[in-house]
Amino acid sequence: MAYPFKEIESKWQKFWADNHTFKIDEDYSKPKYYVLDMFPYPSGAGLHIGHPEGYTATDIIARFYKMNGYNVLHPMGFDAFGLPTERYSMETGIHPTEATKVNIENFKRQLNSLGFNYDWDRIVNTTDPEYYKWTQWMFLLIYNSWYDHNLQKARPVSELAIPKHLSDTREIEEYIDSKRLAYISMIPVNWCEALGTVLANEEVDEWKSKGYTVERKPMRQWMLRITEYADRLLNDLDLVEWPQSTRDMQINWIGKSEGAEVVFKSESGENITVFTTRPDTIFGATYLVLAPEHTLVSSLTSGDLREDIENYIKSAAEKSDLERQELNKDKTGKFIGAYAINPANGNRIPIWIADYVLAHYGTGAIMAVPGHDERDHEFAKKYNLPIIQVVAPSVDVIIDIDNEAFCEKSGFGINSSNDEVSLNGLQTYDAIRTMIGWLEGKNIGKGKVQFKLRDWLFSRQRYWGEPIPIMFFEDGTKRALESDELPLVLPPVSDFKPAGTGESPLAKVESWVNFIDKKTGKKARFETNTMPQWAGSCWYYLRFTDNKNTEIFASDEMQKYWMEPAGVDLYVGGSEHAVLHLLYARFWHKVLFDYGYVTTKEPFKKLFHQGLIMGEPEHFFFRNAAGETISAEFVRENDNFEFFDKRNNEKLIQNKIAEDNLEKIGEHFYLKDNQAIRVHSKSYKMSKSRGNVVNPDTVVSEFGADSLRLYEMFLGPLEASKPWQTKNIIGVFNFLNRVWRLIADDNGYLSSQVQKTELNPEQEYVLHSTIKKISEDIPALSFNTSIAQMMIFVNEFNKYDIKPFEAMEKFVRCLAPFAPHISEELWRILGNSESIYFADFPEYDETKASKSTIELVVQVSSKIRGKLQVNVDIDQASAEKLALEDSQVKKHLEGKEIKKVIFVKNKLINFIAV
RNA sequence: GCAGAAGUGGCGGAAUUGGCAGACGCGCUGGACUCAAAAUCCAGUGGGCUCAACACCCGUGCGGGUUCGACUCCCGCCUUCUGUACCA
Repeated sequence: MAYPFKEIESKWQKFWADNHTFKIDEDYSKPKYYVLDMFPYPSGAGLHIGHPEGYTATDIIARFYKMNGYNVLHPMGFDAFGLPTERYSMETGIHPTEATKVNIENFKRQLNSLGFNYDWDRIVNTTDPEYYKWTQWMFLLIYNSWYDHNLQKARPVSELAIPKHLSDTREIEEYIDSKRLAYISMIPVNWCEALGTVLANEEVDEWKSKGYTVERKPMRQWMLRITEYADRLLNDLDLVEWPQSTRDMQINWIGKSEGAEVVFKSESGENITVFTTRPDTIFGATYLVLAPEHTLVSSLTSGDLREDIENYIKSAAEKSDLERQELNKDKTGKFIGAYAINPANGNRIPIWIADYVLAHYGTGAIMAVPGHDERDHEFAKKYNLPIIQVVAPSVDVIIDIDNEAFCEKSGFGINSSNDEVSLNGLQTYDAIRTMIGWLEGKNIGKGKVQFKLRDWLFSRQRYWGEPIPIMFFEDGTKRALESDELPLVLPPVSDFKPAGTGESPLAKVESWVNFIDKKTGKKARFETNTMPQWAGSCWYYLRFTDNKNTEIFASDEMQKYWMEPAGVDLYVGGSEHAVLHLLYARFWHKVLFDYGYVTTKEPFKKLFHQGLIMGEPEHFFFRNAAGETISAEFVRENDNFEFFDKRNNEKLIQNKIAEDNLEKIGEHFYLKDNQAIRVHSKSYKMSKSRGNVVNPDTVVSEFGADSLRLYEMFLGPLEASKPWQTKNIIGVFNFLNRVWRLIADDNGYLSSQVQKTELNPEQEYVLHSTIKKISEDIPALSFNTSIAQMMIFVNEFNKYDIKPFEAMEKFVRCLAPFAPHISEELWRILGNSESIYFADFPEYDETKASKSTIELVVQVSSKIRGKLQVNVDIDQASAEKLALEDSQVKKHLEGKEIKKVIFVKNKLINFIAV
């Protein structure tokens, strides 16, 4: 009979809630540990099986540190603003506030059913006005700041020096606005005329497939000047313990590159500035390319080509960013009928536009050097533009530049000189410096550092987000709300359809949008854009330290206690947030740091990504239309999980088949009854459409929360992605049953076999090595191996009729972080009256955790020929003597001469014999 | 294309300053208990060779290398996963 997990789990969950067991300790003299999960979006679908993976891991960590005397903060909250809820409300008419409330309740119920140690008094909900008051406050802090490049920090705009020549108040305001870290700009967005709304990137394909036209149209947007922090965001990555891959992604995203800006003059006298990382190749620049959106395009375009060029620009605008990338495998472009002068050699070179040149990077214009840039080379070949070689791999090597561009940075300049400067013979690095020097001397260019990172588009044309607390007056001026006017609360509305003008639904709420400003008495209109979902998650980790504070987002005292010395001690969440969330949060944190509101440079010290839990492995075989079975080696899968015959591209029908009917031969599975047919075996991501989603509620009701927790941790390394296999849960479930029977009898009382006796040496070893292993594995997040060790413990002690009380009692404390419910019950059965949550983690004795005798491997010529039971730390001489007495060793040494003896203490002895 | 991670039994996985490959679990096989089944307990379980045991041989994606000794280090490939994609 299985142990009564249902009763046990509900009993203790109620007890913990009633007794506020998980309330945070207010004793701030203790050392602290702050372990944080990425808080969830409370969707209507509820918790999926991936959530408990990271959450269990942090719960184990939190309980373990708590048992080791730390004051632990392990909070939970909800990132509840966002599009899915707004869309749900449009369909159902249920208000987002209401939907969010219901969803959060459901999430809380599910989280509680897994026994996590959250102190719900610490909850954070980004849609709560008491929370977003501070999100707005931080936005205003950013808005009211400028970036001082000398001090390398943000400062209040009130401290900004106004240039003397500005006297008009409007001019001064414009000047200040141009320096603010939050500013308004015209930025292209995905505009759908028919729907009268702006679409999120992920919505574009959905509507396009329904036949709607979506175009890139510049609209008025709020931007945050994150680019000012590019260098700090890059350099401070050295301060954190993050996965290398995540650091690399951020480095890539920031995309620092050094080069030069060079001014080319058009024949009509306009200055065209380009950015290049290879100013040394300027003598090889044979044409210029502007982005279709470049501001000079229309003035440069010659009259007879105007219509043609406008058509090209229009078609480029209709492509989404994604399409532009895909379609541009074959580059397109147009000559605009104008020429520029190459400043290095005076050549007359044509000006083109092409959508492979991006308007938002660099200056939106490039000098094309087809000899030394692959993209320019491809373009030049297609449109028959001249290719000149100006760099050679080395002085005497001749390459075919017409066939392939030479892009290495390790060459030497050739064909690169004019009356004033020569790069010939110079190594690329020196050539770059020489060229920049010449350009700067002539005042037609300068060295320049360029970042890929763009300013953060911070407004959304939606209802369900934080209102941006800015008002506009009829005279064109504007005013930001003061702190005492926050929060600016969302008005209750029932219609979430967009305004049709590209504005958010808020624009239709007349009573909210238009009003008389009390402070100035002027007629005013609120900003109707709201903030993106990222905003609330930029600082929630700070709110957790002091979530009820009404004076400030978090008191200095609490913020310092939990965050110092280097930020959140451990942050666990999916790698899908490796770039955006983590970059945005770091940016906000640095602004707060500049003002002294936080005292650590970085928010998250150690970061860990849990791996994805995939669906059950599936096996398929394939049939074509004629009914023939096709072996998997001839089959190709596309991104939509459709299968085709590689040989003739015929679409195939997939047939699922159970593993019992398969046989593994070599690396692949084949049909048992036809071993010529290989099957396709794979685990897919869990998805509704695939029907392979596992619901945690089902697992909890069938096996209990402790089993689910244990199973997810036992599955494999936390960071690895691994397939879910329901049948394997039985393993950890059996383990918990064995634990139960070890200590409790059928009636739930202490088993008569548990008795207060001395442990024998073997039992001492098992107990202490188990405690040691777990103590070391938990901080390393190696939970699968901890659980394996606990299984060994149970298997060992099952062998004895008498189970020593001391061993049982210590073992239950080891199990407690992993399986808190059963541990709590057993803890009480063992006679304790206080919750195991407050117990100490058991200590181990190093001498008892290692064996007094070990098995020494004996090798002859590196092959194992025997094993010796010897005392630990045996010396070489004794080991040699013992080993040479072994009959197998003797046999293999017969007639041979020992050339050398290799002895590795406590591991092996190896006789090299010839 | 680029970047990062990974590849070990039928399956999930363990073992890394180079030293017993396959811990632990699932599954499978056999046994005990039972009228029987379930549950539980015990034993076995990488492959080959062998009646069997001992012994021996092979074995950590593929091909080389370093070493007394390589899952582990080096060089070159292949495959999978994740991220990213014309950033001049």
